[in-house]
Amino acid sequence: MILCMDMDAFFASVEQAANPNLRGKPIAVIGSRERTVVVTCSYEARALGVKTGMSKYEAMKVCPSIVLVTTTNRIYTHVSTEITKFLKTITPKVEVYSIDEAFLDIDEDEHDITSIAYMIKSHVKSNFNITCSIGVGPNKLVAKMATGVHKPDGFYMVEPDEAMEFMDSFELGKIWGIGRKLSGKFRNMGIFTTADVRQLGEERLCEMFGINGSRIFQMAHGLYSDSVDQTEKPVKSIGHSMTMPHNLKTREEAAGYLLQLSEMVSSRARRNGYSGKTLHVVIRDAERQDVGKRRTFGFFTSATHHIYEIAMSIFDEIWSGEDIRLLGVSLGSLVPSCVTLSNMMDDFQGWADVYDVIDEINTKYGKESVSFGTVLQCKRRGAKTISPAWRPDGTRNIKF
DNA sequence: TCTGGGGTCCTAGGACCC
DNA sequence: TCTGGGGTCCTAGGACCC
Repeated sequence: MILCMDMDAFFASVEQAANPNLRGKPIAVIGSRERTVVVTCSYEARALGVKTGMSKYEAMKVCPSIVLVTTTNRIYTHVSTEITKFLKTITPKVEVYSIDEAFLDIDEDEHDITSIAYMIKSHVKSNFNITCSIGVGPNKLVAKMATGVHKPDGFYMVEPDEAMEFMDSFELGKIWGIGRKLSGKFRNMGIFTTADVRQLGEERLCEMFGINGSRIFQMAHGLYSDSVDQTEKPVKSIGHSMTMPHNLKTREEAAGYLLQLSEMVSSRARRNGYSGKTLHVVIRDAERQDVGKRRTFGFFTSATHHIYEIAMSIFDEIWSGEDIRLLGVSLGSLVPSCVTLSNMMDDFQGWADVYDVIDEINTKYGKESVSFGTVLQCKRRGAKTISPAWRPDGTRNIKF
């Protein structure tokens, strides 16, 4: 059987555990920038209409008593890693799915799964003073759906022969893997539940959704073939993006932010020992339309000035002159690199040493202790408000 | 001054090669 | 007087997740 553990309102609960003044109150955890959204909110806030994804202002409007708290990633990461460590003492078959979710493959011949679930819940509660919900089922899909049934602080188990009927109890859009677009398509066809999906038949589903059709057909029977994957998968890309406090109008402003983003991306790559060969730049305009372009170059790098130069050249190709709401830079086609800049094409071959020293200073004295003048001179407060790390740990391998 | 940020995976078409 | 077939790599964009 598969056990899925999902922390309840994780970031908000951690904040409330750390600060007694926040307990029992409607709180929302938000980013530190001006244009930010609710990342998570306490159950008290949910009861008053606050939802994940709302803008800060919307949250204040629906709930004037809301207490806004900015993210403190280090504590979330710490709690998450400690919980993961504990789960691995139960079985090595643990898949860390996100910072606040994990799957465990439990052999029922050896363990009573219900007592394991309650043991996990009580460990989390007594060590961190937060709650989690646990779902159990014959596969990851059913276990995952079961976690939500009695949230928060819930437990729910689905026996294999109940799995199909259990799936029928959800709106399609609530099912893991069926998002807004897919459920919208189904709705337009008058299909609302997995029972309707089964009626439609596999052939028809495949005509509509290709290979995805078979998957959905399986899911509608409560079946799911992906097993718990405990391997640490290599990272595929490292990226950062930033919604600007005010829309940008000039190339010079954009250049400053692109340098900052390039530095964030490349220093993170260096810190984790990766170099990349493709760069993706995204521009979001005032109407929230995205334009992006990637480029593959003939060498691997994690040098800030390379990333920046390529980012600028891509930017110049795609920027139409519209106001800029967001800029993003992402490095892909990563390979592990011990010798960071081995393939550099500069005249000056000493850059590797320069970045080593910069990274060392910034590790010792804090991010952006040493940076480019362009980044530091602008009063757009660089490092302190750098993006909250959504997945700082686990299979994603990236450490903050 | 509504609507963040970090990812993965998939598809479809074009270029290029043998 | 006709333009196959298999493969890889690259790119843009979309869907989905937490």
